[in-house]
Amino acid sequence: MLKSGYLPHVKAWSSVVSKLASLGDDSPMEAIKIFSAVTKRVRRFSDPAVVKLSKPDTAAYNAVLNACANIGDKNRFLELFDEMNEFDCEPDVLTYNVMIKLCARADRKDLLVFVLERIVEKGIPLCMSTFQSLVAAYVGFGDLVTAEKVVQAMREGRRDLCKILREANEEKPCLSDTDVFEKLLPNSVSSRDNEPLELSRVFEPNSRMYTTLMKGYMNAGRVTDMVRMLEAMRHLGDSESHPDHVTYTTVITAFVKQGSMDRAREVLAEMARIGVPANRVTYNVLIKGYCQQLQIDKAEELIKEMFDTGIEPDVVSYNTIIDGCILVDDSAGALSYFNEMRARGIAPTKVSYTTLMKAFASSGQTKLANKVFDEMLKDPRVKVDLVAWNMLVDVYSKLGKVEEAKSVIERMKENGIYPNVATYGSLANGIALARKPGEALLLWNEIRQRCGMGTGEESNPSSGLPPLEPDEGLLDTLADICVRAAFFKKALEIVACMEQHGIPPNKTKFTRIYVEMHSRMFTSKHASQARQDRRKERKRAAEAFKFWLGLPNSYYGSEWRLDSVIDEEYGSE
DNA sequence: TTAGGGTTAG
Repeated sequence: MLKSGYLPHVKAWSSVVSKLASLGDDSPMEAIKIFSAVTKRVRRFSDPAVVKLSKPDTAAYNAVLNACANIGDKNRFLELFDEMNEFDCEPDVLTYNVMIKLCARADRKDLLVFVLERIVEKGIPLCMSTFQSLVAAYVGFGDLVTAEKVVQAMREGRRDLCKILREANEEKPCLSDTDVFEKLLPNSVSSRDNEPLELSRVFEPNSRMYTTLMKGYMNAGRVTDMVRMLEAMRHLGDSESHPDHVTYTTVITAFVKQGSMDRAREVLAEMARIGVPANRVTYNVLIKGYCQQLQIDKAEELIKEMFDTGIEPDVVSYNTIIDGCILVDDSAGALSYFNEMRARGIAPTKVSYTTLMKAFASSGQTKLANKVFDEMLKDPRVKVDLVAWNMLVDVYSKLGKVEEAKSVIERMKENGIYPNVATYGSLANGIALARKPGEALLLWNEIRQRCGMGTGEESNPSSGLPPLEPDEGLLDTLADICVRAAFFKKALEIVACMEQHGIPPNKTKFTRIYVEMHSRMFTSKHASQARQDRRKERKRAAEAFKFWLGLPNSYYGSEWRLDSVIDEEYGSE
């Protein structure tokens, strides 16, 4: 990659790092790798002139720290943050802005104020982005009250924002010695009894910040507050705070989410009237809205309107309308938009391929779906990801083709991609459809191990698969299959797993299945002794399951506890 | 180089 005796200028390589930092997939990981590779080379370099031009600067560190924040890797963040000294890089305000994002990703709302205080304490000049980052973080936490407090304080020109934010922390923050944040924000918590620092200067909120707050209202379903805010912004004195195309697009998004397409269109008209032009994103939001309403003709009209207005539809516009065609069972339409897109020279993304696969999956055309998948594999611009593999699993599962689905899962594992809860969910549905309860047992064994259940150990090193957080759909499907097949021992394991993960099992449904299918089980008096013995264990499991359901059972009135029987019956496996 | 808006997943 890099010739020996040569090192790229820091501006050159750090711009690559910064681009990769915020792209999707594993690109932040790539960014970190490139950063580490270059700094490693710089350390080995002797020519001071070259080193001076190539060594990382604060901007380069900010780029790689941003990558760490984006993937929530706080340990790596700390490591790189500490390393800044080595190259005489001082953290600047952007470094701390990225740290705000790290706190947000690491679910440490309590520490946001200390990042702000650290900036003030170190005498680093604040910038608007710090406040923008803070408001975005509080909005991300769903804490609109605090987000509003920040904006309000800024409007009032207050300098005691740190005090306000400290008071907004419901609980006392705590940092242990082992916490990386204790090292990133030294003495922050111990000094919290001191007077909070005052800001050196104040900033006015701008439309960007108001729009962030609006997004919070949207996420909370508070559309009325959004409209009120839009109205207020229009009447604000400074032009910096007036609603812009992003503000309007956010309002349109909220209406679209509500299904209020008429109101969304009114906003579009309003934008034209006041001379804030809609852009491609605005149109894409509206197209999505019509597709959700199954009004594909309206969505198509908007595509035409885009061309007329000189806004070329992009890959997102096409992906959206392709998905819309699927919603109305028009896989031919989906394909023709896919082809039109390519004819216009717009490169399909993995979303395009995956969506097209979905079209063929929903029309039962496995061969075509497979062909699309192969094309995606061949396309060098696209990296096949977990979602794409899951779609292929789903293609077969939807038709109950369990063997094929399983072999896709094997292939994905060979390609280094681990099945997730969606993969297993598809397969479980396929198993249910194919009525192959034996397969459900095999699947449950794999899932159980990844949930840290069964063996009593936290994880199992033998499978080599990472831990899995199961969800309701998956476990319910598996439990359903097991109850129908009278695999009560396994059914009890699964419902125990559900309870362990805070998922309430649907007892009513399982009771109904039990009563309809198995209430007459074990009632035959004519079986041989040998056969009755063989049944004994299954019968015990059935009794335990009935006990769990609350149906009359042989344990009633005894000192029996569910846990102890599960241990007794299944603990020794 | 951070921070506002859109698309894919059982």
